[in-house]
Amino acid sequence: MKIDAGSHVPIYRQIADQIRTAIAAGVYRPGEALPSLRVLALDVKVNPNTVQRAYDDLLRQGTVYSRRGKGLFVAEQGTVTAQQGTEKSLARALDEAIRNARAAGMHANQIRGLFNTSIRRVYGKGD
Amino acid sequence: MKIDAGSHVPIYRQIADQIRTAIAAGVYRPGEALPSLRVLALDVKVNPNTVQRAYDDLLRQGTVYSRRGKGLFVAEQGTVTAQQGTEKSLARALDEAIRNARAAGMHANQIRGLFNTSIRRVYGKGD
Amino acid sequence: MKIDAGSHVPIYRQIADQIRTAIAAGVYRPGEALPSLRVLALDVKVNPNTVQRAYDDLLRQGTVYSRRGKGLFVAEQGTVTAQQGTEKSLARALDEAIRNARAAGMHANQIRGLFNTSIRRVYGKGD
Amino acid sequence: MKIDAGSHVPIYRQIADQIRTAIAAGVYRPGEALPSLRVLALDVKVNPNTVQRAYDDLLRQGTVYSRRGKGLFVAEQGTVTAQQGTEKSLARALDEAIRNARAAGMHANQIRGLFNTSIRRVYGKGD
DNA sequence: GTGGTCTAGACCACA
DNA sequence: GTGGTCTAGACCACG
Repeated sequence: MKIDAGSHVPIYRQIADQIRTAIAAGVYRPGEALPSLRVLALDVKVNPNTVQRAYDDLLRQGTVYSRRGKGLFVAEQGTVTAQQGTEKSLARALDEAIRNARAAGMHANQIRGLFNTSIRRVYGKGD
Repeated sequence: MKIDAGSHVPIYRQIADQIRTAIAAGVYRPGEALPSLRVLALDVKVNPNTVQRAYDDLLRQGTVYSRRGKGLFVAEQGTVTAQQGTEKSLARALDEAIRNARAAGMHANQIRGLFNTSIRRVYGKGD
Repeated sequence: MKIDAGSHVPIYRQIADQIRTAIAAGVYRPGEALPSLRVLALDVKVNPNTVQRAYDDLLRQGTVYSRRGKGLFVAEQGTVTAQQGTEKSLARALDEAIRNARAAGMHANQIRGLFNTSIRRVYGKGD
Repeated sequence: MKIDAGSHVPIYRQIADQIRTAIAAGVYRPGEALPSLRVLALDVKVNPNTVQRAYDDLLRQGTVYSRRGKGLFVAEQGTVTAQQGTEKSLARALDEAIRNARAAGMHANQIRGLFNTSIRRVYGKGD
């Protein structure tokens, strides 16, 4: 679990995204328990409130459900909904950025160039 | 001029981006006056202060300049700086989307695939 | 009479300053009439209101006085008060700028360097 | 922190300049937190919005950065950019003062004389 | 009429 | 608690 404190993306969203990804990847299987609020908070060194908010996101989305006094568990359909969530959110962001650029008169190839620059900047030359 | 009040992007930034885009596209030419604060505020139905803030962005960037009591005018180099501004804004959006995706555990190639899908969706097969 | 429309100095102040300087230099002697509002407005191609405001400044300062229906005339002490006005205003501006720079920790020689750069920028190499 | 409400310099700029000066002088070191919006607003008895606007200047300049819910912090390069900002601000003030003087008909050498007087008045003979 | 500054007070996201 | 955005309404300088 890696938190980028410098990013403009809220920490709670970074946490929720990574948990969601882990569920999508099968790290947490349906019916399995998630790490407890306090444990996770200690792990990533943030305020428990922040973890709480991340878990709220997953609850609202139906990816996990809570058992009183027991903790949070991955829902039956959790793996599926998690997989959909991550990609859909990226696709939406890309669509919006590209639409804006097109409205500003940029050509597809200009956008492709900037995209390649960006992905290299984020991932480095390798990967 | 279309404002999405529900968007997470601040209204003043939406306005600045659209005006910048219009300048980049040559809708407003160097030396030409922009719509006055109050007129534009009435047009998009926001507070004049909000428009003012949008114009501030363009002023600081040197895309436009103000003449006392006369109005705001596109700078000599306005078309160029506006185009640069548009690129910078796209690069920022791409960086953020990619950083999010990476934090969520996606690989660069998955992102590349979604990007290609997005750009085809927006531009069509040609271009 | 030269007006710099691009300057941040209000036009009415530019006019007032130049009239004041002309009086200080003896171009207009005590008792002599100043150019009429409309004539001067046509001359420098500005709104008569703007010239009016410039003349207001000189009136308030006591450098000139008005004779109903006749026009504006240089006051008995006009030459003297005009001379004092110009230099005092510059000295005040310089003092403030230098005090600020000192508060920011700059050394006198750094300020001297920037001053020389500025004066060359405004006057050119010659003069 | 001293604000001159009567000055023609906007309050938000006075605040920004003084904070910038403090950073340049090392009063606030990189990584250190600035006084919060509301605290500073109470301190100098202005509206929090006005302080916000001052901080905006420093943010855009990259001298400080914000951490969500935590506060504003001096950037890694903050001391340097603050020093640069201070110089830029002095250069602007000198340019304007000299331009005014020139428009009022003064010669470069007259201005040089007044400048030397001013700098001696502020710094004394030594330095 | 124009842009520029300021206030008071609200609501939001975040920790 | 923090910063960020927005509104309503005021006053100013300028032309």
